This record gives sequence, C-alpha cells and structure tokens, in this order.
Amino acid sequence: MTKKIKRMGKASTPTRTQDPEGTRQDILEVASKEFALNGLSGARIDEIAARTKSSKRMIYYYFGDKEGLYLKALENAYRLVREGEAKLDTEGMEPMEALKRLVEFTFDHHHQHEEFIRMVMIENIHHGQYLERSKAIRDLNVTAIDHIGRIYKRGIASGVFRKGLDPIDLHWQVSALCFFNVSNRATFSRIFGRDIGATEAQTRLRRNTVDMVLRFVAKTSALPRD
Amino acid sequence: MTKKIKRMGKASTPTRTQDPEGTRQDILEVASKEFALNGLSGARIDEIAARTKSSKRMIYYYFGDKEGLYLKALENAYRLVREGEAKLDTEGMEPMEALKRLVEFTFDHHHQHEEFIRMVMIENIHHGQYLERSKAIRDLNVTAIDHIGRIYKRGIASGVFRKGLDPIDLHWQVSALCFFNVSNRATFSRIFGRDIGATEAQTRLRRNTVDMVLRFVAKTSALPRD
DNA sequence: TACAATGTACTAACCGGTTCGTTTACATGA
DNA sequence: TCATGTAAACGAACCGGTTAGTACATTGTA
Repeated sequence: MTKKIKRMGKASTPTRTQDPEGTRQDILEVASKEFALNGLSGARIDEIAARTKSSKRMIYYYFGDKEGLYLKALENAYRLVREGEAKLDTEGMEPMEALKRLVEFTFDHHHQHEEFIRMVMIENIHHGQYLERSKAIRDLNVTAIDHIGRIYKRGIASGVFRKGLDPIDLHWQVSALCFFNVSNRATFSRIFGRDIGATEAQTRLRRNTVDMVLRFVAKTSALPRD
Repeated sequence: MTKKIKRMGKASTPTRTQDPEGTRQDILEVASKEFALNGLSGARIDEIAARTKSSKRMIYYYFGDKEGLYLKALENAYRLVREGEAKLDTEGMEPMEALKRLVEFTFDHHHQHEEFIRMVMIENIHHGQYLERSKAIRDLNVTAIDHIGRIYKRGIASGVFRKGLDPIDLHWQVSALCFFNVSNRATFSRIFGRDIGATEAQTRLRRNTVDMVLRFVAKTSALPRD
C-alpha cells in the first residue's frame, strides 16, 4: 500500500511525482532527528523509513548504508549551525561589547539547536571517527576562530583585553560553557532538582557565562569595581 | 567448556569456587567498560559475557535485564568518582587557594576518569531517564555543592569573593569547563587539528580553567593588576 | 536436603541490508 | 502526436545474521 500522497500536477511547469532531491532531503531530515534522538546504534533504519515519505529501499539507494546516512546527517547538522553563525556581525562594535555579543549569541544558538548538540555528543561517543572522514565539516569551523580572533586582536589594540591569550583557547572556553548548558542539562537538572532549562535559570546562566568570559579576557583595569 | 580458572583452595578458611559477590563485581566492571565504550544500545550482552569470568546466564541472574545492568553500571560510575572526590580537603586553606585547589582537582579528576564522563554523556543522550530511577545517585552529588558552598562562604567572609553568587551555579561552571575538556576532546581536536589531550595543551587549559573561575568569583580588588 | 549459584543450549524477535520487479521521466524518432 | 527505449526512481517482500532473553539441568554450599 502506498502510504502517502505524492505531489500531483500535470501543469505546464515540469512538476513530477518523482522527486529525487526532495526524497533525499526528506530522508536526511528524518534521519537527522532519529540519530540525534537515539544515537547511531540506537536509531532504527525501519523507523526512519517509516517516518519518511519514502521507503527503506530509498535510504539504501541514496545513502548506501546506515553509517553513510549517519555521516550525512552529521554533516548536515554542522552545516546548518554554521549557516546560522555566519549571520552574526560584530565588526562595528567595540571589543568588549563585541565579545559580549559573541558569547550571548553562542549561548542562545546552542540553546536553540539541541539537535546539533546531541549529534556532537554522539559523535564524541564514537571518538569523532565519522567527523574524521568528513573534510566538509573541518572546513566549516575554522571561521569561528577567525571571528573571536579578530575581536580579541582589536581588544588588545584598544587596551581592554589581557595579552597572551589564544583565540582557540578562548573559543574552547566559550564552547565549553555554552555546550555543557545543553548537553548536560538532563543529568544536572535531575541531580540538583532544579530545571536548568527553565527560563529564569537560563537567564542567570547566560549572564554568568558572559560575565565569566569577559572577566577572563578583560584587563583588571577594565573591570567594574565591586 | 569452562573458559577460566576459578580461585582454588580447600584451606581451612571458607574459600569457595562459588563466589557470588566476586562474580557480580566482575560482571559490573566489564559491563561498565562496555557501556562507557559503546553506549546502552551499542553495548552487546554477549560481548560483555565473553569478557567476563562468568557467563550471560549470570548477567541475567544478577541484573535482570540489559537496562538493569546499565543502571548498576551508571550508579557504579557515580559512586567511584564520588569516593575519589571525598578525599579532597580544603578546610584549612584560605578561600582563594581552596577554590583553586578545588578547580584543579576537578579538572584532573575528570581527566583521569574518562569512563565516568562517557557514562554521563550517554546518560544525557538518554535524557537522564535511568539516573531518574536511581535515588542512590542523586544523594551522592549534593555533597559537591556543600564543598564549593563552604569555600564560597568563607571567601565572602574574608572579603575576597564577590557577593550574590550561587554555589550551584559555581559548581555548574566548574563542571562545564572540566567536563567539556574530556567529553568533546575528540571532535574539538579533530576540527582544530591540535591534540587537546596532549600534555602541553592540557597544562594550558588547566591553567586557563583555574584562572577563569578565580577571576569570576574574586573581587576585582583581589585580582592581580595586568 | 534445600537453596543459591552456575553452565548449556536454545528461541523468538529484531534489524540491517538485499532481491526483484515496477513505475516514472524523458529523450528519440517517425 | 504518439510509440518506444532506457535509465533513474521507487515499492514490497524477503533474508540471514544478530541479539536480548530463557528453559532446564547441574553443581556447590550450608
């Protein structure tokens, strides 16, 4: 039995009931969710197929095998967030403000893309072995360093940032705080009996995260007295 | 065929070839490694059984089912690290030094217990649903808050720490940095082409982590000029 | 003897992957 | 305009290895 209605139309524009790119995309989106939810070994090809507008046959037709599908889902996740990150422009701001915005943006961005965070967690469980195979992903993330690096350089020039820090280290620290906020929310919330994901808690954690980064980078002289 | 040699001995002390507690412990240790390595769905009961001095039959005899075994492995992981953490005593130190030690200790401790970190990652992938079932685990971690809370209070009293911070938030921040250092090492290293796990990198990250926490908590007046 | 601990062999369901056949799109040609 | 060849796109049913879990018999211990 056919379980779904294909897009119809015999109009003049070449509409077609066969839609390779659409099918491919549909599978990829469903698979991304399934892998993010259940992990590589936990995800079920049959389940993915069932949620698809297509079939299991097509998964293997387009993606070869389960690992091939997972890899594409992983690449897709990185590509999506990268596209979002590119939107932030801090070039006009003064360094301290720019860094603040960058941290806030990263914090919010991670918060809004739990699926991506989960894919990265899962990939780390697999020791990054699939990411290793994907040149596409490695290229994407280098620009993040560029961004924070430029802000830092400007802050040094204007005398508000401490010298001797490394942009990658900075990126690491910002990532750590923003990533952990999403990745460990479940266990942290349950252990300490407070819902870390609730808006009030998030507001406070966000402020703390910004504070923490700024206080780390800023010269003592550029800090408020307290 | 019996695949292993049982502890022998017909001595006067009641040695026995049947060793329930030993078998149980053996299974748990093997299972912990397998789950930490492959996740809940990725781990194989047959594989665990094979690595055991015992058999699959015994796994079900003692742990009921796969999830029961996983839960015990999870509890075991938490219990082990908790025991380690209890060893740190900062009561005699002055607050700033005590906090420094606590962060260093946490950083090192997480670094040395990758298996635990992986179990927590895996549990978070499962939305903490197994941890939820375990009262045992929740009880363990509250003492961590106690520790950092006491240090913080002393720091406030002696005037070196800023007021208005929350011990749980502090714990969150320390955890985030120390946890991320282990959990995301694979993807981070691969993306930025530097081995984050190498000793030089770790030394720098450790120092940065300590700095970051101290600068966050300390009053500006208690900070070095720069 | 009674009960806890253990070994062996088995099963039923699951699940990744495939076989085989069908439909659709579209170019070609008359 | 329509018949036709063909390759891509698709569906359904199937397969065989894997895997969690069990039945049953046996041994050790108190």
